Amino acid sequence: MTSEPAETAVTRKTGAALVDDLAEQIRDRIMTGAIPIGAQLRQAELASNFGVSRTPVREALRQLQTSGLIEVLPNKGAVVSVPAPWDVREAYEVRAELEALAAARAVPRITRDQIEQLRVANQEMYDHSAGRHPVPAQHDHRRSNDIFHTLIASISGNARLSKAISDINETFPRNVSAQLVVNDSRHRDENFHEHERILQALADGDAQQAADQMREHVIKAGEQLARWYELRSSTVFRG
Amino acid sequence: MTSEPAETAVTRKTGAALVDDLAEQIRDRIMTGAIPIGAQLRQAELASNFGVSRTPVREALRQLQTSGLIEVLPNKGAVVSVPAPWDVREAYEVRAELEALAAARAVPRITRDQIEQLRVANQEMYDHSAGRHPVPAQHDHRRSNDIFHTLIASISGNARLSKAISDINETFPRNVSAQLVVNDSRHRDENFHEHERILQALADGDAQQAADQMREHVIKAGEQLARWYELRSSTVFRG
DNA sequence: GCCATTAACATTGGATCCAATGAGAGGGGA
DNA sequence: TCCCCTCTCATTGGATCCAATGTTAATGGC
Repeated sequence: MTSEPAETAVTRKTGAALVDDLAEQIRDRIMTGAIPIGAQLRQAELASNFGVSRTPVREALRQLQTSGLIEVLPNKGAVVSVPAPWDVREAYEVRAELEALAAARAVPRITRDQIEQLRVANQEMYDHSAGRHPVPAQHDHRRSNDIFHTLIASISGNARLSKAISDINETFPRNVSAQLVVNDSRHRDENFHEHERILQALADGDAQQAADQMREHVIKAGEQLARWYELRSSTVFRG
Repeated sequence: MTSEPAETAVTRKTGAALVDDLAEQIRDRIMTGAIPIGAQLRQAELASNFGVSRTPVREALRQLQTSGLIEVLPNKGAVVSVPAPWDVREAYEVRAELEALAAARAVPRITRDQIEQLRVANQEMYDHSAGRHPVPAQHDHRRSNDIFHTLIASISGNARLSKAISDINETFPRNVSAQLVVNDSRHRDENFHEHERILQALADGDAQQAADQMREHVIKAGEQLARWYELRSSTVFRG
């Protein structure tokens, strides 16, 4: 199975489009945990998986390295970065400020329909995480959560802001955050209500409140994630 | 001169280090205006200039493309991006928020020595821009200005924050901003006093004031830059 | 039996190759 | 004279090549 010419159907793109596509797909596999933290990424293997040569794969890996998701050691190959707790806290502090700005800017621009969309996304997220099957629940939760946050960012009307936020997000595997919320009912409820409070502020047209609630929410999420990595590093290499 | 094997002495680096080095040098040439906005970047030419093959050059170009400094058209080559005024405004709004956060965070951490360093940098910047020779003045001004801003960012103690700020800055050629301040005495004085106000707030230990002054300063700089590009695009292709 | 040295192997990374695409010049027809 | 077609040339971009480096396992000495 592994030596099939093309495991994944890559539409015949070329140049930047191909490289971006490869980077995206590799990123996804890391984000969802299909490729776990600390795992090695061999160029030849990825190349044959995607049915291309090593050249575009290398360029894709460089891109992921620049974003910080993987580390490339000279002549040794690439591994998925193991996030340091302090780095997670720093990154989430930046993200918190950016998303707070996005929320504040979204207030005068948001429509009733969009508020409804956000409400639906939040409810779906809650339902998914209260569901039974852990793995698809994680997946769906992550998707709903992404919709909630990226929608607010896009409503802000500042494309640079959206990009800056996603640049930071793309730095850490996300399945972990979802896992936390799905598995822990207290986290689940807190998360739901934090989103509700943000939504309320948006509906009320209170920019200051929206920004503050968003900032607090993101900082909290970052703290949870950092704690998880702390725990992980103390229980080293235990299944 | 152009066909010399290696115009620039590239220390024999390899892998990511080499690619980053190339990206850095190409970026610098664009930033300083040595390679002007809209100019074509031919891989073969760059490769022979740096004494390497096209392979690492292509990876470097991809990196610059990801950051938005250049645009790569399929099978057509790379050109230095021509910033759109609205994009400049958006980017500087994000940068303003990030630098405001940095200034606020720097307040409880800054030392007397560092305040003195900032004062010196600001004074040097003013002296340089009040000097005679426009081109070196631009260069020196840019350097002093960079020191002022990056020092505050680094004092914030958040490496991610510093990176996020420089990521945005690396998106636009900077010689333009320097040119504006150097050539226009009103801009020059305003710029100097804005820096002074930020410094005062830092010295006073007033985080809120530091953040507000920094935000305002950056927004203003962005507005000036955006205006310049607006003017430029209306007087198309005129020497 | 344990450690060091070395030799084979796996993998990376720059250089080169060639097909594909696009731009521009030159020629032919209206 | 102007337009369009085609041929050629320049340039990009994926594939392949080979040298360099790191890793691992086996062998030999102690």
